[in-house]
Amino acid sequence: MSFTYEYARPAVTVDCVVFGLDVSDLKVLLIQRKLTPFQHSWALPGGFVRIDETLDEAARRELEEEAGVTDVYLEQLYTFGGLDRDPRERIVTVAYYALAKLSDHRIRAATDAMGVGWFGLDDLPKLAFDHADIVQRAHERLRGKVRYAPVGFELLPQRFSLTQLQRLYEIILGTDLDKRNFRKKILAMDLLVETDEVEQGVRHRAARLYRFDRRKYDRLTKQGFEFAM
Amino acid sequence: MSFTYEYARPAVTVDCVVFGLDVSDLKVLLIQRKLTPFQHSWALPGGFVRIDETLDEAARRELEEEAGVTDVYLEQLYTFGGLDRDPRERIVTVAYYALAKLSDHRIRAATDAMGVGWFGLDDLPKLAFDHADIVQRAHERLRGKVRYAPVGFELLPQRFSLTQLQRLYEIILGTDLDKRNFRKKILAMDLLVETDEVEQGVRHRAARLYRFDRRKYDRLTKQGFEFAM
DNA sequence: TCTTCTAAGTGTATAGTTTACACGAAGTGT
DNA sequence: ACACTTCGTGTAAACTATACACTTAGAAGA
Repeated sequence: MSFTYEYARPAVTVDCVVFGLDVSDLKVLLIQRKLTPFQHSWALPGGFVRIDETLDEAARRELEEEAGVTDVYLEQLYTFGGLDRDPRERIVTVAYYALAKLSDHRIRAATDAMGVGWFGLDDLPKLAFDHADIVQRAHERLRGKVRYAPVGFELLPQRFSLTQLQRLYEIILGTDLDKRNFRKKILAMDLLVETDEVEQGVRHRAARLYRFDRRKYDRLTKQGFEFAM
Repeated sequence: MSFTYEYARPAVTVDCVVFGLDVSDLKVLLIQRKLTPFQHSWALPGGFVRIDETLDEAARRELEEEAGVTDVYLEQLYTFGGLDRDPRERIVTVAYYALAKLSDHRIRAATDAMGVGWFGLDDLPKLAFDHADIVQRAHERLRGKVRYAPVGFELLPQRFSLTQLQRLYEIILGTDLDKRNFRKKILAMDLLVETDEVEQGVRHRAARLYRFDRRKYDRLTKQGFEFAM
């Protein structure tokens, strides 16, 4: 099948910045390119948008095909349309960011990728295209978003301790938080429910585990509640 | 000039939601389409992105060509990629929103538009394509943005009274604000400078005019200040 | 120039929120 | 039983947000 256009048109791709939370670091998932241009360079997972799929569908498809990533929180970030993004031709890319539970994923290289890996945000290799700009913008967005929407939970396991949650905010916001004040604030929102489980495999007193109650959050939101950290 | 691609690709357009502030209302600038599809319908100004222009450039060009709008605050909003947005072919549109000083513009119909007009947000005609969705999203974004960034000033003349500014926030946020508290808060930020001018042509005591000091804002921002209303 | 009208401009007290701060107890490992 | 580590908890002080009403400037018209 081939199509002819009267005027040259930009092509459309999607690229995804997948974040994962390590013990002490935010990580980004990168793939090593099998093909030119930027062969062997590290890059964001992504690719051309097909004529019969939406942008979100394209993003999820590429994530699965290139890195074996499924079931993540996914949100559109920004569309990059610089003239020289790609040396071959004019490409407009719709960038997404995703939040993954690091533990969940048996990530794997696939299809167009030679390898897949998690890299600390402050320890990224040189990236293909303008992908470093995209990562930076995704990081800024995450920092902003985490403060007024309960998206942080997407980076933690289903059940987590308050200390884990506090670490998450400290890592993303880059600040230290007071333990007592943090707990007071997050518990006062009444979005967490205490489970009857505790942390496993630690060599000290185990912390109680909580889970985020999304239904409660949706209900409160309808009543005008606004999440804020 | 014509180009052949092996696979069908989505085309890329830009569409702009231009906001303007009336005495008592937020208005949106619409154009009446001269061409099919949706001939004679009202729609957002916009059009195809050329191969040799960035997305921002395309948005500004279309604004000028179709509605005579120049020199506005312009920010990318979201990219819409639904499969059936356009009955002719698959089109991905990068939506922008713009803030215009309503008084400045001698808007005019041009090129691909039959007419141009400002419409109250609660009084929009039926719009072409998915443009109603785009307007809604732009409105939500503006409501959010105005609270943590000093963008509201883009809708007011260079010099404005505190009452005008308060009205702006009341209109965009949809709430009533207390006059004394509003003044205290905005003046405490130290972003406004008193001019030696007063309102003209009112039939009562004229209010002092202020202007927004962007340099001061930039300076304070670098020092960690965060705007919030 | 007096009167009327409209919006401008201004302060305080109270409630609520955010911050700073430290230690005893639980549980693990030796 | 002892050492070690993290858990879990309250209060006082500083700050911020809210509620609230009257006097005065200036324009317009009698």
